[in-house]
Amino acid sequence: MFCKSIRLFSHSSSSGSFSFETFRKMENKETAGDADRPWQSYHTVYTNAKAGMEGVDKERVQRIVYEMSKGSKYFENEERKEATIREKIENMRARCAQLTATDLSQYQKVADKRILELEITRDLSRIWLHVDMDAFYAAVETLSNPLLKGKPMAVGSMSMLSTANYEARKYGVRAAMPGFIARRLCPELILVPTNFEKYNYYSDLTRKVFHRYDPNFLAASLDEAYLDITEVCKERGLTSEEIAKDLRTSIYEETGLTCSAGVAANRLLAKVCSDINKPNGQFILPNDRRAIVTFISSLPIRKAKLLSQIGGIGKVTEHILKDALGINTCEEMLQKGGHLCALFSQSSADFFLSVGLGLGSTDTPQVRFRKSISNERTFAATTDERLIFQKLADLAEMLSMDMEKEGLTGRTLTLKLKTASFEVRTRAVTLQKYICSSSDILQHASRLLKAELPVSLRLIGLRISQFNEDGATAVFGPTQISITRFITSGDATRKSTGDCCSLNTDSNNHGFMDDTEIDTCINGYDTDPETHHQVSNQRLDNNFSNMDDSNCMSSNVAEKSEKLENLLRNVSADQANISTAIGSTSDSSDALIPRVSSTACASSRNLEGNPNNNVDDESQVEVRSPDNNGQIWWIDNYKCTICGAEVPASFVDERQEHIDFHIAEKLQEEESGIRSRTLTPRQRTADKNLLSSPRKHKRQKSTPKKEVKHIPIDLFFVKTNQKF
DNA sequence: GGGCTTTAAGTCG
DNA sequence: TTCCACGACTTAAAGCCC
Repeated sequence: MFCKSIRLFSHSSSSGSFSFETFRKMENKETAGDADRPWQSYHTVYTNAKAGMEGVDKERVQRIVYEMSKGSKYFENEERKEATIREKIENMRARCAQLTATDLSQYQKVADKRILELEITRDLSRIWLHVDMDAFYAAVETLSNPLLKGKPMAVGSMSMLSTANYEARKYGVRAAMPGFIARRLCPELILVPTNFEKYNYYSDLTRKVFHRYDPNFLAASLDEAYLDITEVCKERGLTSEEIAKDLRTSIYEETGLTCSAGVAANRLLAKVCSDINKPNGQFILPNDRRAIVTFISSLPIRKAKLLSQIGGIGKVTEHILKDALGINTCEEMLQKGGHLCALFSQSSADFFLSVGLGLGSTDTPQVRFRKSISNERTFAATTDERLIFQKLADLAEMLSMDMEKEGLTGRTLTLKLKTASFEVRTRAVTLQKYICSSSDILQHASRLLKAELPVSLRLIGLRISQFNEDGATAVFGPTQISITRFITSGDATRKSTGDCCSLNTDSNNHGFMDDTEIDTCINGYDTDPETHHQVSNQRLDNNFSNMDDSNCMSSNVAEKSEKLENLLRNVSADQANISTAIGSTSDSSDALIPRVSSTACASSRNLEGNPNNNVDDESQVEVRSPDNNGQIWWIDNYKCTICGAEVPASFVDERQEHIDFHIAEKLQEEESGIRSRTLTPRQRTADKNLLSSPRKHKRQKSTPKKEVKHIPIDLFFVKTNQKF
């Protein structure tokens, strides 16, 4: 593979060509050295180490995996993918070599500034615990069949393993490995088929325990959860270490299963910590900045598997960081901040810097609505069109049934195909109407599939997205649906963070490359490292969990008003906090204000905006306030009298845009005489979608911009809901 | 140039 | 002897049209 030890990037301009050339030489040398052991350069997910695989003969595992894979279509595809990554790395190296000393010095300043700004957001007030059940599926199977105890076993099939117990891991067998390779590694391996009924049952038992420590815990999967144990530590007068021990004991007593725990100031660190003393162990990282920084910087990424532990950094990203930038430790993420800012988009660079600082989420996100629903099936590769269409019909039927169960309808249908050579293709169509019936799905999916024929396929998948926001839309209109979504979902959480900051995009683009200039972008990042980890956010006993849509419909205006008032009060409190924080940490606070936190983003607008926007005072009574032009009135200073849209006073620009919209609408009405005043912007869009032709509906220049900006109420809620 | 859609790709468990 | 999953999420780029 690539030489990993060379420092590619020096601040001297002459070093670029030297490094590049040296790299080539070293690479060739290493490649030549690999000739006898070609398996060394064949990396897959399952050749990496995992908990319980410390003593494994890695060379043997790699050789067997290589020998069993070599020559297969899968192997060829892996080689193609590997070549693409190499190309990306080469591009990045070349761009790196073009950076002058002046460039680098500039970018380093940008990075240093961002590091300071991110540092201000550090929150050490919460204690998070991450629980990870040890080899969960395998442990459950052993519980129900004690004969398996002490023997190497894995859950899954000959084609793929879901997990392996610790006895099997000693042989290099692990999750996501094909069963036939695992058998070769460990001939006595016992294979047990998956039984999700059992795993769900035991998962429920563990969740009952989690619930006692944090009723709002976040279930990341069947066998992982995040708990905010700040309150329970206080209530019981116990340390986090004692709580972790106590929880693990309870889990064991009530399920017979062991688990590992990590405790830290945020979820990202807690997750890293839970892996340190696996299995059946725990690791506590004190809520102390120095301890965190020492912990992060003393961990070599590779050795501690830290990179792969961090959500959002997978095989490709790890490869790029190491081989293109020579970043091997979290500490180096900070040291090479200038390079990161120069070569990655702002959101990606922010993410890497946050990881280097050991920052992560400390708030409890809301429940999220799913964004898509899909199914896919793998089968023996075939070109038989009759068979392929039969598979498609089966999938359409299954998908339709799944959608029916959840009461979903959607208008974007995506067909996924994997060819016999493992090439993955996706083809999508966005429809005018929302569909859920198998006949509708099949009809549109067939059309997409026909365009791909003839083809030899080994997998077909169907996905529906862009869901209808259910019947509540019709009853409440867009603003209320936002409240509904706020209560029942955290969908807006992520969006709001981005949107919040995007409000200040111009002023915040501290010299980062435009995203359009980036040809190698890291996917899945925003400024908050924790959001990269896909938490399913299954909050049990959430404060609002009993408020389904029907409840929301019956919930009265007073109740919502009260919520809003409370939240508005929080804004004022946050403003005060932020003013204090900024005042005490920085002299040039202007640049920092929008970056402090999501809350700060919201609040900073209050600080920067109209000083008369004292939302706390104005939210107490119903006030109809005229805007600058005196034509639009805001009930309680947040609700538009024309369409009912809720735009808090602090959202000055959004309000102005909203007003502009109504003015434009009025003008249009006068001109055309056909405008319906009762429709809100979003309703109007939906209305148009139904009526327009396939092409026309795409181009709704007049409304979308307003529509996008016009969801402030849920953004507002989320912003104010976050802790500073 | 901006908004929307499609497509590709990465990541997680 | 068997021959590398599935279902969710995300960001980004490119193409299209106004």
